[in-house]
Amino acid sequence: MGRWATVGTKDQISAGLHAGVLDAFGALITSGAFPPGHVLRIEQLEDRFGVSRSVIREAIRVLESMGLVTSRRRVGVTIAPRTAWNLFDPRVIRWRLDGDDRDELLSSLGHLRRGVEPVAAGLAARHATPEQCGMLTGAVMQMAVHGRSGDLPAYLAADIAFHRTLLEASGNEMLGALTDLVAEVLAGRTHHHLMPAHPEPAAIRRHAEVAQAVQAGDPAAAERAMRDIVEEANRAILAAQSPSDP
Amino acid sequence: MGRWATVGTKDQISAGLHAGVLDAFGALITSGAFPPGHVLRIEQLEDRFGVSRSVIREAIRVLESMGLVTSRRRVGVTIAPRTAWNLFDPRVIRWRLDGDDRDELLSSLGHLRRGVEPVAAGLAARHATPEQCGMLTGAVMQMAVHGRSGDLPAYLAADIAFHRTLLEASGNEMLGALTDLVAEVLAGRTHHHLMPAHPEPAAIRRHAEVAQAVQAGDPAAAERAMRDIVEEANRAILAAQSPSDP
DNA sequence: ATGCCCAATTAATCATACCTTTTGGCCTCG
DNA sequence: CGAGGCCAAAAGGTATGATTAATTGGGCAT
Repeated sequence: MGRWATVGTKDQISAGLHAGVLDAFGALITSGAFPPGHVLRIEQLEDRFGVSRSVIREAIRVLESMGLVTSRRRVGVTIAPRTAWNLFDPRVIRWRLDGDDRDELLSSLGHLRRGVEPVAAGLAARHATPEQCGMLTGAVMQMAVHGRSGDLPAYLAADIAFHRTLLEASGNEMLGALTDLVAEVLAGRTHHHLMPAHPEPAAIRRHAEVAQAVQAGDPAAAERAMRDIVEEANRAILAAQSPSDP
Repeated sequence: MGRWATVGTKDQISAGLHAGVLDAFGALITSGAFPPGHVLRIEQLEDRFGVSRSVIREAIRVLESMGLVTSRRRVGVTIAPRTAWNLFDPRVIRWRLDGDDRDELLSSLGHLRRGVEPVAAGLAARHATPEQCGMLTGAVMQMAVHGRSGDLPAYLAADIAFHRTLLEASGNEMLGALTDLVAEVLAGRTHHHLMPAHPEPAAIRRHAEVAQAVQAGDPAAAERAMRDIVEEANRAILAAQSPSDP
């Protein structure tokens, strides 16, 4: 042995050795296994991961572009402080969601969502295509059906479809790029059993209001209804995390 | 010369050949020089950039992690569709800001900012340290001074310092990671001469309101005042963009 | 004639040998 | 005795040779 990780899952191998090293090493760093400023030599990493320089170097280069490490001549690979990390990089988010600070990250993402989604709803009311309006109302209907039957996974899927469609319908590419984050927040909430067995009818009604306002082309109403949704959701999460905190 | 770019500025070379190739090639792709689905062979890129495979490969690997390209055996390097791009990656943003769709991107970022900053202001009212409150009021004073004297660069610096401090004071790392984006929007507005020679006193007063609300620990007031600031700013940008566009 | 399978070709991937740069210590000169 | 410059070692950067995997085209069988 002597290796930190047998770079091992099959799809990782088929995707290339460097991808395996990148994933393993990135997860290690984001988990805080090395203190900021810690220095590693490439030779060390070769031995530990059992691959050659090129592979290590390619992984290091990607990690460097994520701000996780810096590489300097005559020094080695230095672990960067968290403030330098590229927190919006999908891989960084994935590693952190799989790691220890999952709860803290979901909380941060929740606040971000609180700001972004109402704006997206307002923009969607101005830019949504008829097709997208149809998808929104369809998602609401799915939510109503599976909410009544208590099928939480199906409810979650419909919920994600609703928010994804809405962000895309905003016509703003930056907002659209946040769909995966929002989906992670929604999935995380279900995964943490913060959902009642039968979702509140009020929440579904609010989603219907958003869909209706978007279809009617009423930005102010859409924004207001979406703000209600996301603030209620965050209130529920905060209440579950620290019951004594207002 | 048969090269697309003499990988050339001195600081790029001192930062490593791969960094030069990455920057040149990334800028090419984001500028739309290649249609999505276009395939390039590594050998081609070697010849064109005048460097060897390792260098190209490391650049390609980073571009792949940004979602700009995909690399498959026996096929080559395929230009990815825009929907796969990592729009929040700082380098992608930089390339696009330096390129043709600068205006469109600034508009998207403006909407994002409209959602994010009020939330950050509300959180800052709950989490800001006394030191951060001092920096906020200091920045407002600088804005007032340089606004009256008509020193736009100094006014911009103070404005950026204000928003940077506020986002950091939110205590939310994801919001804090957006400081560079906000700074780019503010700088872009000045660069496009969308600022009057003497900034409106009303804008400065609103910033003072935010600082005061944060210091007083009043989230609702801070959020409201910040919303006024950013909606007014976006209104100005939209008004300037729509009437005349060369 | 069409469909499936095998082999040959081709291009990315991995490994290794060489080069460049940096830094710290030591020697010399003032 | 101190300061400055030079030299050498160490470690990352670059280039090239070996390897593997995937695609395509042709041939054979149905």
